Amino acid sequence: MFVVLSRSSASSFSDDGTLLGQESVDDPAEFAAAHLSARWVWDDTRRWYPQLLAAGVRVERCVDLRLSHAILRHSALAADSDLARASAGPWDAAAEIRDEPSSPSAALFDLDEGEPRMEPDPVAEWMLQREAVATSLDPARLGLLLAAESAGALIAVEMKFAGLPLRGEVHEALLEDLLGARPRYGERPAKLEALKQQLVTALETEFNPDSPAELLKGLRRAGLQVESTRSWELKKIEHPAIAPLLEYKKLSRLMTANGWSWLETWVANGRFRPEYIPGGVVTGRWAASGGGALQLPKQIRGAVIADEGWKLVVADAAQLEPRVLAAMSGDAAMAKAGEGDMYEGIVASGAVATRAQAKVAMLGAMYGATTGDSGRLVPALAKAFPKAIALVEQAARAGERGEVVTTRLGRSSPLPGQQWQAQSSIDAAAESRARSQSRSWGRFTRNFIVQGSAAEWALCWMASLRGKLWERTDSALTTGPHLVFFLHDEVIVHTPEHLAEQVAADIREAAAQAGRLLFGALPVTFPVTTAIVDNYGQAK
DNA sequence: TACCCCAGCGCG
DNA sequence: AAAGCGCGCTGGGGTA
Repeated sequence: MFVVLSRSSASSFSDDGTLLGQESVDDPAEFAAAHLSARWVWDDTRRWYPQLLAAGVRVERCVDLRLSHAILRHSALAADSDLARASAGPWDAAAEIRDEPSSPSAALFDLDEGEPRMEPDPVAEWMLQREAVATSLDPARLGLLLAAESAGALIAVEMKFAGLPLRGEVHEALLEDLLGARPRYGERPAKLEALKQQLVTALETEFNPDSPAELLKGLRRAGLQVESTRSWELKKIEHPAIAPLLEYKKLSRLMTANGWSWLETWVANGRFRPEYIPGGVVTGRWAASGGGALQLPKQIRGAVIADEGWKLVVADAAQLEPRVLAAMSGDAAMAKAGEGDMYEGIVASGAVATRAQAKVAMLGAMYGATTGDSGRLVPALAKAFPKAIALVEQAARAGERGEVVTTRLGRSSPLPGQQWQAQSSIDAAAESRARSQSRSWGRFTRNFIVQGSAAEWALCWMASLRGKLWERTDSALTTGPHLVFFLHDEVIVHTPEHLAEQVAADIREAAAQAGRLLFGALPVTFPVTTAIVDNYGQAK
């Protein structure tokens, strides 16, 4: 049974979409607790689920209309649906509505004030979405994508609710060890100050190393030919100032991004609770906001520590994107290379000589490298794995022509922006600019199909895992094993110690299931490394 | 003061 | 054995 929740009422529908009844709802959590087996349909999981979790109510499945709408609006598989052909309305992002000032529905909303004047109708929207999926070119794939996306929305709220266990005193000890004692406001900790003095001495000129402009001038005054102050450029230079400078940059970065003020701002009561944003990236990857959750540096992962009597199960999908490419393209040779470590398999195929070469060559193929070692190795890869490389090449050419490309389950790329549109001018500089922009968009679409399909695999992996963990928990979310972190191809489960081995098995089994969901019986494997540890720093 | 952009770097 | 893809965040430095 589906239950569509709106502002103050709930409408029940049978699985085939027949209206069963409607009733008013005063307390959503209480109502949800009385209908635990329902599949919830709501405008936005972030709006409803936090209060349910706070009241101790977990939801097994939902339809997130906002996220589903965003996918269906752009999917090439549903391009002929009423939903896709309608002008922008309340279910579209505000920016899209602004782009169409003539749209009649836009007039209903006072965009500058933020809140819509009229509540969008979730029942009508849900019906439109069901119709769009049913009449699409591939209802099974698109349906799976929407289910996975919605499961992701539940997981994102649950992860924020549970929080990532992080011990503040351990984090502070790590900082003190690397930087020195916490400085007063506006001052540098001892180790940073000492490095700065070394720099000033070596370059024989006083400057503020935190200012890229001043640093550049300082380096040039000392006679160093540099175009920027990027670390990778500095590494090529031999000069006594370079080593302390690189060290300074590394430590300075740690302090500003994940130092004492980060700890105070984002960690409370032993938990780091960032906001996860499913579908926040065009490709379908998650984004996050608040504390840079998806950039947690390796330096401080040792402060992510399981509770007493609990363990962290850290799992990583090995070479996920190349494997997804092999499966999408049906490249049997590449699938075979992935039977074990995929990069070793590529070496064994004879395409390249070393594992390191295999890795940069694969990255180059998926990102569109044209120069350097990476670019030079791609042709060898194309010879060994013609179907896989042809797929990304096709995606690149389509993007260069301004066309849309689509992931395995049906998420389509946006159209290139206005700056991309072919310029009317015939002067050579404009021609060259247009060509460069079209190539750039081609690199984006090339990567889109791989990164986006890998994101779909990861969503299916997590959704499947969530179901397995659910079965191991008899009551509240955080009394049993639960997801606490997700990083594109990596998850962390916080679990009571006695269940850790079983959780690791769940994770591996969920990975196999995700592969079958996306690619059926194809002989492409998705191995996952699992580590049962006390702290995140011990993994890998 | 409030904002915006850039350079740079963390993660995958 | 890269400088090709996707993000978020910070401090510096500029403008209004």
